Amino acid sequence: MSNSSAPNTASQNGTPTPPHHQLHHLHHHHQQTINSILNQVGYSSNSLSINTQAGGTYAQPVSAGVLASPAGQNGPAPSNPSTAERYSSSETWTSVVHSLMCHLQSSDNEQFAKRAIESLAKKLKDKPDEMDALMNAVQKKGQVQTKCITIPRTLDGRLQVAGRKGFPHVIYARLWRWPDLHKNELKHLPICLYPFDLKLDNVCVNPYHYQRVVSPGFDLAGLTLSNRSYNNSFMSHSSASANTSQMSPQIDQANELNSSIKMEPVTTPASSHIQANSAQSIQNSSIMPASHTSSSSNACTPAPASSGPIQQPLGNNAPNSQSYLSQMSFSNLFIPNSLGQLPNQPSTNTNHQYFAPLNSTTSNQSLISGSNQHNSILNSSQLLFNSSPNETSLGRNQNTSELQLNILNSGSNSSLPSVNQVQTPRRLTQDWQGSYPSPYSNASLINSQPVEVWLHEEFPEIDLNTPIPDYWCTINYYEGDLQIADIFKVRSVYQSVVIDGFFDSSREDRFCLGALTNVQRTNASEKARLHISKGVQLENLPDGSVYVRCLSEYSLFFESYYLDRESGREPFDAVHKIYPGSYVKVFSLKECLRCLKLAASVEQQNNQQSPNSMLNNANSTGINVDDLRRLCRLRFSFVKGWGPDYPRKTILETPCWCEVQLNRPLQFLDQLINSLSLNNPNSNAAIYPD
Amino acid sequence: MSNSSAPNTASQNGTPTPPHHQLHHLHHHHQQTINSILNQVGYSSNSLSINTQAGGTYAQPVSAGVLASPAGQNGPAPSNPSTAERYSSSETWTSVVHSLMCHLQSSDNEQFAKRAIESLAKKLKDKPDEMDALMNAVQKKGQVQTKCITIPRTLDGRLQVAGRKGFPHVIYARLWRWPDLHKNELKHLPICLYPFDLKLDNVCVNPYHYQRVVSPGFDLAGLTLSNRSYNNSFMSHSSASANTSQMSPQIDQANELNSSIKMEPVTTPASSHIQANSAQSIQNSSIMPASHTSSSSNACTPAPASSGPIQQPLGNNAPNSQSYLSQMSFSNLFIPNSLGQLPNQPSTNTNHQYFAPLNSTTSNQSLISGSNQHNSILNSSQLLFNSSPNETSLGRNQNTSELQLNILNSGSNSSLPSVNQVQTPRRLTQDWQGSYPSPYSNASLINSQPVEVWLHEEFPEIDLNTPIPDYWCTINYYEGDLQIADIFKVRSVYQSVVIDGFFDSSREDRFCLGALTNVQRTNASEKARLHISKGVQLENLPDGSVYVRCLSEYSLFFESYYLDRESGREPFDAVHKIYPGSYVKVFSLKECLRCLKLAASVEQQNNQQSPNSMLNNANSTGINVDDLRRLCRLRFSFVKGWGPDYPRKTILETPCWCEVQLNRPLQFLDQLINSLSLNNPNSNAAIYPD
DNA sequence: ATGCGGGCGCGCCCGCAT
DNA sequence: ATGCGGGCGCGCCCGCAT
Ligand SMILES: [Zn+2]
Ligand SMILES: [Zn+2]
Repeated sequence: MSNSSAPNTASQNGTPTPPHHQLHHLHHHHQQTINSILNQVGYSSNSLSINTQAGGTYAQPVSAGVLASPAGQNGPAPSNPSTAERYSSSETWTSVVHSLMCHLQSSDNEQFAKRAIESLAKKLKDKPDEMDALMNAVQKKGQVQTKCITIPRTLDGRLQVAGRKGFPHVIYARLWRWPDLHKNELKHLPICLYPFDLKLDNVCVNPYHYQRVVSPGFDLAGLTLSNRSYNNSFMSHSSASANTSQMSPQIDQANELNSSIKMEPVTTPASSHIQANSAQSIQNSSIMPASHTSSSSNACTPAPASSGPIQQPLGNNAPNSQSYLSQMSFSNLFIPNSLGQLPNQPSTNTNHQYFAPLNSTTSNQSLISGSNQHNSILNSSQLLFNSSPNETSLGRNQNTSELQLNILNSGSNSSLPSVNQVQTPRRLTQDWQGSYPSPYSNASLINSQPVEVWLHEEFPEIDLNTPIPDYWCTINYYEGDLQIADIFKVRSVYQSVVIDGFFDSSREDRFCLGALTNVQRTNASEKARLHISKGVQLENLPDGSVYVRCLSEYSLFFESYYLDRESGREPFDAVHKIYPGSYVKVFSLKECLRCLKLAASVEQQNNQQSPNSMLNNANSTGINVDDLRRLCRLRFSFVKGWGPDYPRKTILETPCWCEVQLNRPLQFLDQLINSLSLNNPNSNAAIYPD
Repeated sequence: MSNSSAPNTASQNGTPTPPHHQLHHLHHHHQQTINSILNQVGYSSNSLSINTQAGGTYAQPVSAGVLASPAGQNGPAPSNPSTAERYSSSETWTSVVHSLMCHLQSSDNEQFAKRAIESLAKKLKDKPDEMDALMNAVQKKGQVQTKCITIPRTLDGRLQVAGRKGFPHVIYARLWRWPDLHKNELKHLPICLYPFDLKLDNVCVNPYHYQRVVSPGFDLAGLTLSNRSYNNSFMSHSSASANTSQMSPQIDQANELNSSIKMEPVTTPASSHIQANSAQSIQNSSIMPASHTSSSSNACTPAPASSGPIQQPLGNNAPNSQSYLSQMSFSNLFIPNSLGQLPNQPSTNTNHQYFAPLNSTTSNQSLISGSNQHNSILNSSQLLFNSSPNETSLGRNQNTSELQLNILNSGSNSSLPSVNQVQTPRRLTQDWQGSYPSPYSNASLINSQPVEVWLHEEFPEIDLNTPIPDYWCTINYYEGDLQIADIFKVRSVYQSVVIDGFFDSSREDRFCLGALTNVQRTNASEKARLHISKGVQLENLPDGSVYVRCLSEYSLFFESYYLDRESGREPFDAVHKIYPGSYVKVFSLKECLRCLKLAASVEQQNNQQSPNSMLNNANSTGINVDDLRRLCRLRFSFVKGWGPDYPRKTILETPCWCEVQLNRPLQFLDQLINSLSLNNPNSNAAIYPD
């Protein structure tokens, strides 16, 4: 093997390439093919980050230096022939293949992956610009826009690699983005000039020119409904046999490069091997619009306690960082303009009611406390409140939430209506079809810091030693206003949970509603439940965000504060219709924590300023907490919508729906309130009787 | 399997098709493919002999009725839809495939064969004339001339069947003619318009448009010289591993249809499944020229003792049946015109000499006697005589044989010079290149009867219970006039023997001359021996005929009475040059026996008519027998020729040559002479002293 | 009808031997 | 150089499901 002794001349900018992690599997049996390819290709490029270390499992090389350093900024080290120009063309080509191998999202089927990459690299050998684009797209995980990477289209569109056939864009998207991708889950983005579906002579296989949508009929759990179209030989065996884990993205840990499956959902924040310092560099680089950096524009961002480039004086940013939460949670507690800087806030206090249909115990000492959270979660799940929409007022100014607040939309997805367009007439139901946020939105970069980093920096009051809750969420199922069955808790070891209409009660990561009985079940519920089918998948990402995948053939209707904000809607103003196959982020832990923290600080400030405020003389304890809890939950209805656009005006009228309590933000809320209570003994006793 | 219940509607002429022999292996796993093909093809033909009985090992259906009956002569049976027209096209196509399967020469690799046949049949489905030709060629084993059967040529000429590649004409010739055929052993015949070697757009795959020549470098014994080009995956395993037997044709026995390997050399007489009665039919059919039936034209055919259609009064046929032998063997014993009817017989008694260079013991009690033949063969092999050519006379009238006789050539191959052309000037050396007799000559039909049949009918004096000799031949090797080493005997279990220039002394079916030493070896012998190389193969067919295959890169020079007669030459007049790769029949047991018998009968007649004839007062006993023995032997020289066209005038001057005694005719000669001796005690005592 | 998965051969390509 | 054997992908084709 001639390349096993090749020097480690990977990174062109002189940054030494760290050695690979331990080599696992040696693949010799296709060496002849590779050598023969070496004799054929003549590709060369000087703008690629390559790694010539051959053989073994393709561990992910640290590419931070590449990301941080603009191309050509640093010359090659004089004594080390590290530039691509110095390679013979075959060596360059081999290095390209190896580098592309290093970014595989699954360690399964490496031989197939290698063949696929070799096939592609061979086709691109005379198109160095597209080879550059491929290297850039793969190495930077789509964080920079790249041009189309095209190969000739075959007559039936299928590419054959290692004896197996598949659509080329799907094959390569599997390699570098979604190992569990299925055949009909890709939709091309507008920037793509040669999308597969257009059936042009050339097909773009740039994985970042496609977005993932879940095809209808996909049996996520792989249990009850098998569909032959998903017995896909391209998927690795472990992926195909472990659907539960395969759908769960997992951030690569630098020390766990060889762990079983590394996946990346479409909107997963950049994984940790993009180091914190490189993320800092990204913030200052030209490819990052300054308005999208976390330091400048995130909603609910008070002055962070920690210093650093993202730190910003509260005073200077007060108008823009005016917290949604600060207006919302306490609008019924504080007098208007209590914060003074709220611009043009309509003080439309609508009638509202709190709803606790079930054994409505009022408070708990602790919402979440270590591993003893079971009861507190159980109890907190019953501390429900619901906005009662005015069923006769359908206009945009007659929103049904009790909270009429302005929204800071500087952090909203720019492709979505901003607060400046709030006057534009629109349907009250917000549609979500496809995958959001788009990989080309900058949302994926905002949270590019590891969760520990921003948690520590932004929320120093959170004890990082606090264990993650044993259960990351708690699910209640309702038909109308009636809770059906007990709550369903999902352990944190399960990164996703499926709620569907089937009958399997044996799994802890699957809540099958089909088996639940209700002697009072209405015909509407009966009918709607038939359409739950594959239901919904909720993914709990390591950064605390939650993604929803609609697996049913019918849409889901969501209540989500995060989506409200993302779509420029006022809090709890909109009903979010998530179409079949769509994959949508519905919760952001960071955003939630910011709001919680801001609300707490505002309350604390108010308490200090006016001890006789409503917080103290409120006739009900825990109400404020319930408001905050609302930020920590998700609600969704299967099949049937509600709100102004539908006959049903509240989710309580829908035939089958769920409420999902998210325990991680509740844990933080617990800590936060406890800290507040300690600081404000006046209210502490009332809220949390000892 | 839909066709397993299809009616047995094979033979179109109404002759009921006998049931297949026991079914061995059922092949279900490609039924889908077949069915799908059935949906595609639309071939139909009304001139094919087909058999719809499907499944199982493809036993050979009896096709006598087809052969005997001209197409269209008999209408279809009214109640039985037996004509091809009545088949649906797919049924017809399936039947064609099945029929072609029934003529496979090897039971190995039936799955491959089926795929190959299906591939071919598919390509011919729109060319019914070529499909007819294929069916005719295969069913009649090339005994009728057929047109080219073409398929499109691929770019590199190779056809792929069942994942394996090969030249198409080789593939199909293997199926139906030579299972052991190698890649470069085929030469096309002049009648072929699309031979493979011409690289036309279409390639003829008619197996009978090619003749087999042995490629140089072929290691027949598969022992000392391995050549990678013969690790041919197309060859069946048993064929590839048993070269000794693979080169040996074997006539199918009606009761042994499923015996291991059934092969057919290019000139093997039709096998026994063409039954005797069908052979009778053939004699009367239009496709059989009457002049070639055994009853009318065979040389050395006296009035057979048995009655039947081939029986013919001796008197009527005397001029034509005038035996070569009768003129030859006894020309020096009897006075000319002793038989009276010899027309225009030149009584040119040339000077002749008997040559017995080695321990020339004169006579034996028995030439061959059961299993105690060893000594008799040994002794008989030393009863050599040789014609001493007049070394100064080279003209055609100055032939070197002591026997100047006319030849009855009515049985000669019509494509060869007949006795009527004997006046035409010609070289004395007769060239043989390719395979003879040609499959298109009618020679192969002459001996279409099983050996037992014609032996019993023509030679009732032969005790059929006499065991076949343990050794079918005995080989002496000479350099010049010097015998080298002991005789080499070949057991009858070996159907062929190779005589080559190598050094393997471990085998009983391989006579390696390279290891033999001769202290008096001449330079000429030294040089010539270097060119023996792969030497010669002698095949002993079940009908007693002997074929020669020149494996050396240099020609062989043969003395063969059979070839003399076949080429229209006078007995022992010609030297037959057999070129490298050629495959030539050099001995016919039936012809030999006829001559022997005629000579004996003539002698017996002479003895009765003139007891004082030369037979009795001959000064040498056993000479007559040696003359007869000459008919039972072969002589050939490696590399160097002799005769008028060469410096060496007799084979005794050639540097390395062999004499092969054929024990089966010698056995008959023994019986014959014994019977003569019993009938003629006058001569008996003299020839065979008790 | 249409799509999908898959079987398989020819074309292309490669390594090897000579 | 040339031939040979063989690997493998696209085109073709097929069965099956819907
Ligand atoms: Zn593109
Ligand atoms: Zn031909």
